[in-house]
Amino acid sequence: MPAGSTVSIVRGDGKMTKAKTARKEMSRERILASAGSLLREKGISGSSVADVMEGAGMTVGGFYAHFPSKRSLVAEALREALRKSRGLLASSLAGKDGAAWVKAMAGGYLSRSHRDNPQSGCPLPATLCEVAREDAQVREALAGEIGDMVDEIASHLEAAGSHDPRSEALATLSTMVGSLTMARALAGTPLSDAVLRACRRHIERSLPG
Amino acid sequence: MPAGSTVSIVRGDGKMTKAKTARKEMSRERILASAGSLLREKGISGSSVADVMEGAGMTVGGFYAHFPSKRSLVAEALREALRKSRGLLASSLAGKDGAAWVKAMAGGYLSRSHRDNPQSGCPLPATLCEVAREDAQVREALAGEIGDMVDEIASHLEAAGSHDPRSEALATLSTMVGSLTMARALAGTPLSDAVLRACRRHIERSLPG
DNA sequence: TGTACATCAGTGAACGCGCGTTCACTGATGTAC
DNA sequence: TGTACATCAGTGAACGCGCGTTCACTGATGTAC
Repeated sequence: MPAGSTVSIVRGDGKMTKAKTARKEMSRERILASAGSLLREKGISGSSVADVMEGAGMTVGGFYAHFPSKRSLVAEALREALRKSRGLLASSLAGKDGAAWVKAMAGGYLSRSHRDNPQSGCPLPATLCEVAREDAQVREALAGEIGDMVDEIASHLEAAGSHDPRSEALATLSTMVGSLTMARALAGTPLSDAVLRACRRHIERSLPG
Repeated sequence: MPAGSTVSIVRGDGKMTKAKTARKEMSRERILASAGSLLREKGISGSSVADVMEGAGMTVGGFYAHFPSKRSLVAEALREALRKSRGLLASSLAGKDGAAWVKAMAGGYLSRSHRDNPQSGCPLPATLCEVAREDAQVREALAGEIGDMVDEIASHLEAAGSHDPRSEALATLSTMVGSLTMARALAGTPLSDAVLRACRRHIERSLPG
């Protein structure tokens, strides 16, 4: 093909240089991080696109250069938040295994500091009941991550000697999510601490042996 | 007290006749019932005052003759919905006691039909994560009702021989609420049925004896 | 019993506001030659 | 190397819309006499 014009046409399709791409990618990451915090703190309907962008140090208009809609941001931000929060969990439990791993995990998850700092914790308690009413894009993003989380808990329950590790992992996750959600809704009343303590104890007692 | 004048003065303060009061009270009940269904189906932010009023067969403007704000409607509707849903539960479990009561309750709560019909079920899974961000009026309305629910479960766990009935009651409720919330968020995936089944089993296994 | 008047639950249009999204524009960063 | 031009991430104002709330009004239901 002939040189000059063709090259510029091809570039007109390929578009950006590496440097520009990298800078845009960084903005995208800042938007996702801002959305991750805001979603965990205020939920889906409580997090406006304008607030997310402000949290990322930008203004509203720029948003649609990165995401086609709020919906798709929510799907991606939740997926990333879940993945990162699972990574944090894993590193804080490094060295532990089996029953000790499960016990330490429940202890961290069902703690006052997790209850009182939703913006940096697990995204499930803050968003799950809204997710039930979202479309497939958002729901599927969560389903995959939840599956992975269940697998991880199940592997440790199996190491601990559970007869039905996958089923018990689902119950453990349900108990933790339900407990933290209730503890937050009841914050300020004596029941809030009580529900955290009760579920910590319950999970420990349910461990094999 | 003297008849005529005094009565009318008293009435001028009391304002309405019994018939009018009764009719207004019926409208109020219809608004509360409509709000109860809508809140359980679409959550707090998903339920507009106009939709609630339409569900009650009226138009928006009339709302403020019954409630000073959406907030106070939400508080009262949630309280009533919780009370009624607990009443329904009690009547469906009539005759049962102790472990059988708990087992039957978990079976009904963690059923597909409860998952698929939020509008007539327990208000907690649909609203709890939003309630955490509401003001004291709404949160206190729920705290009281949750306390009563825990007491009821605890009394049956005690009859079943539990060593720590109140703590186990809190864990049971957390597990049920968490499970149903997850099952709804995961509706359409195989994990949805799995989480209900897993928690039913878990609660049965956790019963004393 | 009949008539003039009072009450007030409910109507429906309007209010200001924040939302998700669009768009003309800017200016920093790059390419072509 | 220097200059003219192209790209496009990000700006900021505007869009239509639905929200919670207000308000002038209506008409059914009651009371006074």
